Amino acid sequence: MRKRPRQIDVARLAGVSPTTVSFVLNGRIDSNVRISPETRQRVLDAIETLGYVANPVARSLAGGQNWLLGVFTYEAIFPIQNQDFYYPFLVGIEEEAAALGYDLLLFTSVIGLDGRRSIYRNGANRLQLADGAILLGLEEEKGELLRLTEEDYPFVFVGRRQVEGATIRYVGADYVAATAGIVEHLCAHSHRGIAYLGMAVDNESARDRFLGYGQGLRQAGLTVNPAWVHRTQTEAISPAFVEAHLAQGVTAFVVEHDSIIDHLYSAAAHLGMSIPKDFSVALLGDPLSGSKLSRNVMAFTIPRREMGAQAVRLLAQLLNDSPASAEQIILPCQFVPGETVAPPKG
Amino acid sequence: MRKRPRQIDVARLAGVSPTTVSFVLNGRIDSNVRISPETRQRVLDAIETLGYVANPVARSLAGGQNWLLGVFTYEAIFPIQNQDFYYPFLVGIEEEAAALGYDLLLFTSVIGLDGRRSIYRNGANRLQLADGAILLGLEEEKGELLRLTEEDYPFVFVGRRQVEGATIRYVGADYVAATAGIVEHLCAHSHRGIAYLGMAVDNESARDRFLGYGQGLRQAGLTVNPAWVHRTQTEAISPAFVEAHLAQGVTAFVVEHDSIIDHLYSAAAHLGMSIPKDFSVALLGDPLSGSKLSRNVMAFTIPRREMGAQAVRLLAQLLNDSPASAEQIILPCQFVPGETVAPPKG
DNA sequence: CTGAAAGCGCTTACAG
DNA sequence: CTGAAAGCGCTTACAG
Repeated sequence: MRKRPRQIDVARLAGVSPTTVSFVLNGRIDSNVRISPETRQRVLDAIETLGYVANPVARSLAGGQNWLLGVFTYEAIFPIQNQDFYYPFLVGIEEEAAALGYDLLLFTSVIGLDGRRSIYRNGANRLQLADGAILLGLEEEKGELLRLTEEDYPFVFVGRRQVEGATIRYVGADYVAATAGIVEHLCAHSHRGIAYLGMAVDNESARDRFLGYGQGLRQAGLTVNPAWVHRTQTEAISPAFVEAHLAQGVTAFVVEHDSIIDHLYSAAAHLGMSIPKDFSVALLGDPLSGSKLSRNVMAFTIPRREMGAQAVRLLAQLLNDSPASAEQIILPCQFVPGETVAPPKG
Repeated sequence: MRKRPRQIDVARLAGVSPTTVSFVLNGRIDSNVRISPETRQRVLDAIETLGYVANPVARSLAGGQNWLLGVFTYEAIFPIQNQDFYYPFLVGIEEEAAALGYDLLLFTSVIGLDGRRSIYRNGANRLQLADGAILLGLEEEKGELLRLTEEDYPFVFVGRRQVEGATIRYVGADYVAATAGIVEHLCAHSHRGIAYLGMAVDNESARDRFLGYGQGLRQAGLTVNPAWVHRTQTEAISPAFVEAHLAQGVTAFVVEHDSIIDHLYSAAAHLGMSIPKDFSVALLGDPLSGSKLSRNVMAFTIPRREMGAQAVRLLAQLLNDSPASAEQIILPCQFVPGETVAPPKG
């Protein structure tokens, strides 16, 4: 079994120094490096003859960069449920990484005893394996992001993340404008009573949506009615709940998650009502296939693929300290009219 | 901005040599290496204090393991189309890698000018960054597999692959038995004229299916009728094609790909026939969601997730030269009865 | 235009 | 039980 050839073997065969081989390989044409065409050809011939392939490990060690981009998720990166959530991000990440010549390092080993993932809990920050990392996941730990920042580890979050005491680089979606757009749309259809149904979470995207809700209302000369704003378990969305709101003048519901849509539909069925005849609904996000019912709901699409791609681009710029690129990027969402909104009955 | 600590920093802080740090890190308990518990603890404390993480690149170069498993695909690993194909493999790969403490290195950078991926074409065999690799993809290059084998690079293919002059380690699915099972099932329903419709490809899985077809027929005392075996473009499956075969006594079609099922259905519609009343069909594989029509077809499921997991396990054993594990693993498929098979009309 | 030499950050015989 | 030193295969100032 012949051992694979080294750079030195190529150099010897071509009658040059390893330095020259390296220069040819890396196409260096600096001001002070110039390889004669003949030498160059001799080196290339030797490479061809020996079937030489540079060892990327040695290359990385000597060169400082290893051209590895980490991908860290706070949940399984290939979830069995809810597979549509991560996938488009990964498509974008892969595309852009490929375009820029990076490989992707998925941190699958960092699972704690509780099944959750953590960057630091396992002693060492494995992220250091990569030149930098893309982070994604709904339930990140702010403390870890802070520590990463303090260590000056280059990373970009996919999704807006705010951490006190640190400036987090991210590529997010404009939930504020998208939500405001939905509300304005409802208002344009003469809705005045628009209730907000959120999940029992408090994170950036929920806050952005609620912000957009307020903006949209104000735009139409309305104000937020606290009695119509709920942040609750989806089970709370009962027929009685819906009925009570309709009685108070609510004519439309905007909701954070498609599971709530399901509940609204079954409540309507219970009440002998139909959507959008008796009331309208809109989803503040993507109708993912996770929903039991695939209805054509008014919603907006989150540019997941583009977010992934931009995150990689941002990280790459950071690593090659390219000229001042943005620290934060917010991409627009696209409005989906759907068929769940109609003018109110009255 | 503090640079990340090196092994030497840990050594200094703990008051030991780099050698000792390395030994502690790699848990070496050879006959002639023994670290006192106190020293060990001092080293661990220093690591903790500094937040030290060994540089995997240096580790590899020096000859150690870096706990990175490569994943190389001959097509985009996160395809936009046909997303169901790779995904289950990846789920299994991630699960098992996580369980064994490996991280995953996705080779996204190795795209050639033609958009195809190639291990060697790009000047450096990046696979070497990882301790070993899982390979998957429909259109592999035999030459590359041969070369990897010659270089003694540890890898496992997901799917049976045969290369002349080399023994390829793989985890495959038992297409032979699964196909034979389908044919036997048809025979048990009194079918005697069973046509085989394949795609215009020649690869291991197509060959295995055809082998199983022959076995199934023989089991029932039948033989392969060459006039009923086709390896062709799906477009060739026209109404006339179907009609001609039925006239010759064909009562059932077994097909390699779900696109052919679609053609059979539209042919039936053209002829005013229905499936399975007028003829039966069965798919030799998974009905993936790629098909336009999601019919409940007789088929078998390929244990993709399990294949991914087993491939990782096999590779890990290889890397830790565990006691003689199998070189090749063939996993059984599961029969799916469906509703596209009924006894023939006559 | 090209080469000798140091260095990247580890591991591992080999001494002691 | 632990350390000094060589070596893994490259890149890159620095000379010339």
